[in-house]
Amino acid sequence: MPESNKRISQMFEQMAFLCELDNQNPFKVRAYKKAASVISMLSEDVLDISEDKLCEIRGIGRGILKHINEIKHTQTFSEFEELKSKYPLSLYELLSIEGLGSKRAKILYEKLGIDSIDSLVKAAKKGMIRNIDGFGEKLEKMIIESVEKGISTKNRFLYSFAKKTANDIIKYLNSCGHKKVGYAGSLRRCAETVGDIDIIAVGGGKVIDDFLKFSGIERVLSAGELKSSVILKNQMQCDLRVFEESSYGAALCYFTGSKQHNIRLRELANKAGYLLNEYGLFKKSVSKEMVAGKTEEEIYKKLGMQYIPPELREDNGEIELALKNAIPELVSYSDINGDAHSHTFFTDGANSIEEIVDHLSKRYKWFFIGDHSIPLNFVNGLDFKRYTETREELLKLLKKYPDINFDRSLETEILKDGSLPFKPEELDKISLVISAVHSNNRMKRDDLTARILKAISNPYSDVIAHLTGRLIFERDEMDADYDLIFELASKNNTVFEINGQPDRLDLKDVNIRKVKSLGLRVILSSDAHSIEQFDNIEYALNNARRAGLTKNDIINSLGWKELNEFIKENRTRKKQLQKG
DNA sequence: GCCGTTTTCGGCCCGACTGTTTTCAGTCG
Repeated sequence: MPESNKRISQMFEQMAFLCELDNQNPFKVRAYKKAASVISMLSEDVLDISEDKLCEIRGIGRGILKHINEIKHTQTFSEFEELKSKYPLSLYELLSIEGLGSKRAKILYEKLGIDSIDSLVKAAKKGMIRNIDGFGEKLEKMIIESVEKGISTKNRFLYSFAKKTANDIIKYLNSCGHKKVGYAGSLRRCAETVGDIDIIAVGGGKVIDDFLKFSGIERVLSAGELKSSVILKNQMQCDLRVFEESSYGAALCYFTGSKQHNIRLRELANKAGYLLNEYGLFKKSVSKEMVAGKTEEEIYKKLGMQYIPPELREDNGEIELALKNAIPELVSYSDINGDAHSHTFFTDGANSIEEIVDHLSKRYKWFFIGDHSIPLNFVNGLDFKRYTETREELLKLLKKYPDINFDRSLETEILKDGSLPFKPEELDKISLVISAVHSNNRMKRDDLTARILKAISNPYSDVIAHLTGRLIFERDEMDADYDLIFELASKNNTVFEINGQPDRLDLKDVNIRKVKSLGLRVILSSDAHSIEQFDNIEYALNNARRAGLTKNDIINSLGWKELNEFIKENRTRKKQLQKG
């Protein structure tokens, strides 16, 4: 995400909070939150988008536009500054504590002058919170505990981690005899990070009873007849809701969200004379007759729209598409004929070429097995000689697998000056060149941009891998001019990778949308460093689906012959482009 | 604040659980 989008999105998020403190119209609060959300989903820098284009974005109107224009010139906007002088912005951090919202934050500020988590904990430890009207001992205790244990409502976890956790819980509930159990929430939408796990189950109170006996629970936040929330030992929050079978689809839909998507659905329901909630779709007439609820499909159908896959439910244009029956057939696992990016024990992988071939031959129609290149000495990167030798070793196995096609790829380091560490005549003999930056990624923006542009122009850069270099929770995207990079990529017909390493997921969804809008194709990669990690391709697929890609947008769907022709043609085209 | 095939004004999604209550506000999703 462009740096300014991140900043402005947060500004509107905080503005929403300050408006809440100031008892302003709740719908104004909602509008600011919506604006924050849409800006965070833009791939282009919001400050570079024309006014006309901005106004076309749902959720941005005259007011927000005015603010953005002001931010352009002054880095902030006057109404924000006015409210900041009225309430300390640091109160915002109190929201990260379970049980504290804007109302209680305001009371704490007005009664005790609390304006930060620090001063909050001090007051709680002195027993000053319990005496305020509406507060009590329990809340006071919870505040101290949350802070000391580092539990935050804003904590997020990698998708892969959340999915494993959810599957453990579902497996446990299944073993208790509850068969209809599934996860919803951002996990089902395949978001790259997940805040908490939402489990939906069919059955009565017995499900809740069994759930509370799950060995992975650290502490119970709430436990009613229909709903329970717990903190797990791995610090994730998990919410369980139980429903009748007839409501399962409505519940799944409701708890899958996103919140913005739900709001739109319920608005549409209202206009059509229905009421939509987690129990079903009901006629608003006196009869309150239920018209859908058992499956999600029937709810979307009754609302006059196409079924929307969970990955697209972000109120990011998918509702308009579904109403026009124009949701594309998203790429699926069965469209993936092969994987091209992995590592063997010749560099930093765990397995031998034979082991990998044995595994992948059962899985795909074709594949490339890769490794790192020089000058990455710390992983024993391959020079041209070792590449050639190991390639020959690999190709010898071809006769053992007559029905499978495979070859050797190389993840080639993009050097500081943007060149690749091999001569053109050597690159010409490398079957698939995957160019990537691994070192010196803190260069000055202009230098880094020039470096990547040069790599893209190289006729032998068949794929650009993990373009932005981000590591979720650890490292932001490298600072480069991505608009410029995508522009040149468009001319070069560049193939970008969607890297499936759980903490990379690079490109991310907004960038993939951008790449698709330019008519470019991508490749999904596991970037596996061991046999187990070939499953990472699922995470790359998630991002592709979230960006609305179809089978034709990925080169993994090509046949072996088509793929190799595509690579060859692309090299030839780029060589001509360079000459011209 | 946003939005519009009933509207440029007057709408704007819905329900469960908790804590501190004695009928409900606040929070959460």
